[in-house]
Amino acid sequence: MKFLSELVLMDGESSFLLQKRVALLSAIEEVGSLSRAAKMVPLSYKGAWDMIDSMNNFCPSPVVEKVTGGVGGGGTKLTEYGKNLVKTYEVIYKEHQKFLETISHVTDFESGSLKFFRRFNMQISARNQLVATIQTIQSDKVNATLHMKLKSGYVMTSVITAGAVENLGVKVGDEVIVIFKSNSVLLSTDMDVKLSAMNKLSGVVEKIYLSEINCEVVVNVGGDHIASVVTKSAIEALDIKVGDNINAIIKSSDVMIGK
Amino acid sequence: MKFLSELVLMDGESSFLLQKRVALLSAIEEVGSLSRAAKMVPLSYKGAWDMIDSMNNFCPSPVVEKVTGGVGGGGTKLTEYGKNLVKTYEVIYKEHQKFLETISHVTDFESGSLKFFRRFNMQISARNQLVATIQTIQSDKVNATLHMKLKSGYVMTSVITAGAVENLGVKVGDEVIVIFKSNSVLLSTDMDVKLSAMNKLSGVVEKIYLSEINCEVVVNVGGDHIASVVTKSAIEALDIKVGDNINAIIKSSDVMIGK
DNA sequence: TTTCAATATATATTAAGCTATATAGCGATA
DNA sequence: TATCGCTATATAGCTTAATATATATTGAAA
Repeated sequence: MKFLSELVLMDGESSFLLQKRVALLSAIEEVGSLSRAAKMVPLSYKGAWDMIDSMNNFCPSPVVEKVTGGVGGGGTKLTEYGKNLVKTYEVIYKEHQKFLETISHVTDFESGSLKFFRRFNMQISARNQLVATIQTIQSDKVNATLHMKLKSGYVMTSVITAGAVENLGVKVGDEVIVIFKSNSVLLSTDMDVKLSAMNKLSGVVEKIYLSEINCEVVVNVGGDHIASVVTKSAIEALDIKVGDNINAIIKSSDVMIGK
Repeated sequence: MKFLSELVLMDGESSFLLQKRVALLSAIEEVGSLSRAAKMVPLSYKGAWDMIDSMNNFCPSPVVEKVTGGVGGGGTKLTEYGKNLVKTYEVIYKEHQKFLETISHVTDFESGSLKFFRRFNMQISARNQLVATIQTIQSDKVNATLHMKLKSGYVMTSVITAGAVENLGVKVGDEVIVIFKSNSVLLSTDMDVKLSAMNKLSGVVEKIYLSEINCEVVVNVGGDHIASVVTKSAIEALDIKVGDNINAIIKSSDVMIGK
């Protein structure tokens, strides 16, 4: 499992090699031959062959399928597993670069120390975390109002402190995460309800988890899943079931931003 | 700036060397001599000397001060800058390890793909992010109630979904981040106020930022700073000023957890 | 059955980096 | 001024890994 653990662990001394390995896999996918892929990277044929051999041995499934002989002499192509590996590496690599970039931002080169502590890599308990793009930012001295477009097309409004906007360094066009707790999501079957300073998202009830007191309702809003926790009696009063149209309502001051 | 950019960028092929460099610096700090530090790492004297030389040249300030001759033959000790570098490296290294650990959790070894997408390395807009230790977790089917102790000694309560607890994988004793928006913080000068399902934190008004409509009040609660956004009229009604005793009140359902 | 271009495999060469080793220089103290 | 243990510096030798090179093997198709 050496190759995978390297991929996952990126343990420094070998992550450069790892990059070459992924480059080799990509090249194989492109040209369908190990010898030609080795020339592309570039890498000696033996080096490339050894890499592929060790990958095939150490991974739970082979990364390539090799054909020896035949018309054209044979060839090499990636397995499903190998393709997954390349894709996974690319995602991880990108996130890693983001991590390194953040580090370089908080490091003060002149003093050799960190400018401020920063919790990297934090997961938060909020169930609702949707990807959105910032459309407008209006700030006064204390508060700022942001409008963000979800990938479903819905526009959400968030009111956060102006200081938070400055801290995050968000600007129009940025991709951000819209965050809100599931118990700040109200439900309404009145599809024409008019509310001020509220986000109203129309969707379809996808799942209902019942318990004695509270219930969790998952609403599908244009592909995004929004979780709402309401009391059981509220569910009974609304008389909703899976498949019903429903509005998810979130106060804009309950909406946070992640970047 | 090669050494620092390596420290910050951890660009794979050289991060192993980097680790040796930091180990060398630590050893110098400990023993006060380059030759003995080299033996500790272990490293050849010339190798160690070259490292230190290149670091001194590439960094904005020298990392060590060397004394040649004298009783005991001289010695080498870290500069302030060098000490900062070691400390910074340790923080970054730890965060990096956490990052890698997270990656290994979301990577499926069997299929070579990611189990699910995960936003690493996210900053969130909430102003109040306090370090705390989990004391108790009570779960029912939908909701979970968590008690967490701040470093000031105050215990805070959070109600989040049981699913969130499971997702985060938090357990009693874990260090977590308590997160809440500044506009879910209410203020009260009645120090004896009794409230159910509420967090009440007694502190001292540290700063007041005024604007036409809203105000931001920073309350010092046993060393932690809690930001509250309230309306200007509320401030006037409370008649508070810097130095006054005050209660910060946060509904437990407004409190989120980060890990 | 020959051909072809690839895979499969071994060996020699080269390059780089580190180690080992040796020696000169230094300067406060006794 | 002799001593001591460290820094400063150079060079030869070793280790490792990759490259270059050569050659055998494979099997479908002409």
